[in-house]
Amino acid sequence: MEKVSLARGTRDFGPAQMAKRSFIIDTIKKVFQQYGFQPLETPAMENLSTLQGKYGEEGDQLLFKILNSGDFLKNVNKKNIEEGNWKMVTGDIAEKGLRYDLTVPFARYVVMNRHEITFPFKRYQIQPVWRADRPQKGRYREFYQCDADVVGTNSLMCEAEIILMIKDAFNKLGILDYTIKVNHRGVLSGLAGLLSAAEKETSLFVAIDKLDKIGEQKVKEELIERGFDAASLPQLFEVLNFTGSTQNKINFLSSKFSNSEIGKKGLNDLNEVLNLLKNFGATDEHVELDLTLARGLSYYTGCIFEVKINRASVGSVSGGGRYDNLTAVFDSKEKSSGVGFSFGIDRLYDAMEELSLFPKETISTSKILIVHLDKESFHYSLKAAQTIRLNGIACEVYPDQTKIKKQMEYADKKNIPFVVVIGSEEIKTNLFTLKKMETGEQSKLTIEQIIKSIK
RNA sequence: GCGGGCAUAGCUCAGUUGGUUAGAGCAUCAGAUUGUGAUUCUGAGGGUCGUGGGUUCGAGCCCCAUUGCUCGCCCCA
Repeated sequence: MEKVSLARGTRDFGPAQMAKRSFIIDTIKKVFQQYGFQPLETPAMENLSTLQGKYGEEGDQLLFKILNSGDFLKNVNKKNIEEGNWKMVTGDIAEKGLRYDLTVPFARYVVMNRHEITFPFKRYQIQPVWRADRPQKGRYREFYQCDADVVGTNSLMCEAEIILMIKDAFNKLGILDYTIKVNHRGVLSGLAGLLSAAEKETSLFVAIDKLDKIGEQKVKEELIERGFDAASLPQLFEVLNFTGSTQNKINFLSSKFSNSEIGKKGLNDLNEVLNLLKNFGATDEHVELDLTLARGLSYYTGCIFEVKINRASVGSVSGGGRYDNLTAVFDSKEKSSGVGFSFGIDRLYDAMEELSLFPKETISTSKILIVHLDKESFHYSLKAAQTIRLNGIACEVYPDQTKIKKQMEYADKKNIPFVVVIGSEEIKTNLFTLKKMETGEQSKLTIEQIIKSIK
């Protein structure tokens, strides 16, 4: 036999896994629809020009590129090949790539269809994305994202609704122990202001993001290494180490940000989101202001979200935020504000599996298998099957004429709960043997009675 | 891009300082049971020990290389 295998970082989803994945996807989809989001699908592949330059240099490296069809060498600059300048060659031999996330294709769609779209536009999108990353635990090269975004409004109600949708979805999925971490780009800038490090914001954010992972001492070392003034660090950590409720944190920060307009704006936004949450009749349970939350794509300009399932080892299962100028990368005149977030369902799956949160009855099979004993009863069983199906009960007939044992085994392995036995005796009397597989009990019933008892 | 670990039956894994014919459990198939699954009993099939080289009288085991998988780092869902 030829050795067959999967491409690295990809997975098959068998029936048992699909049942669980569908449970997650259907649940999330229902929540999105409940809040007025409409579905969108975009192609798996986009022009490379659409994708490149949107995710930073690192992101460009992680793009899967699609080799041009036909003679892909005809446009290659030979000098680039001779000099081993592979990055330049890439552009000559590939003009398409697999999508890296769902947000950029969405922005492309909005720009292309702005005249048809009714704003504010709320769309959800559940599709696979691809990254040429090195796979490891909870990290795949092909994985699904479930995005919901609103474009064309600055209302902070959207931020509040994102929190509500996360709560709704997790509640329905049975995930109870989780934390929705929120932060604000303005607050981060305010922090940078404390260090007078406005021009080194990014390296500050990257460093403090690691705080819970590598600890205060290591972060300090990294900051000093990156050229921050050691004398100003105590001020920063006084703020980062402040503990208290989200409201307390906001109040404390206000006193620190008296000189930072952008910092104050961030705090006001967060305050407003919390207020709106109250107006929705919801609490800020599970919501936590995390000043070290800084990761994610650099295009966020307002609130930032990230969701962690506590006691699960998969990292964040959802993330998002507001971006003021996403569509501007495709058209500088187009500056619609957008806000959105995404569930990583592969990680949700892993976390739910780890915590045994899947309901037992997620696998769907036929309710009835019709077992037949000879040619005549096989033919008879086809009509019976249709009658049962037309009454809304999933039913199948074993396709081959074979030993009853074999047919029963099939029902057992497929977890089909009922078996109907049809033989010459049954056809004569019009009473069929209904066997409940779980208990093994049997009774003789008409087809109508069988339908009634199972429905 | 950098570092660690692993690779033996379809799956999960044993395999003694290197020593005859490489094992177990599960799964598969057949029979016990020709109108009854899961449970029980009996039997059978299934292996180029990832690949290539080296050391040795002798390699699943030691050495080198290579490929694949896996776990971390960077980054990310």
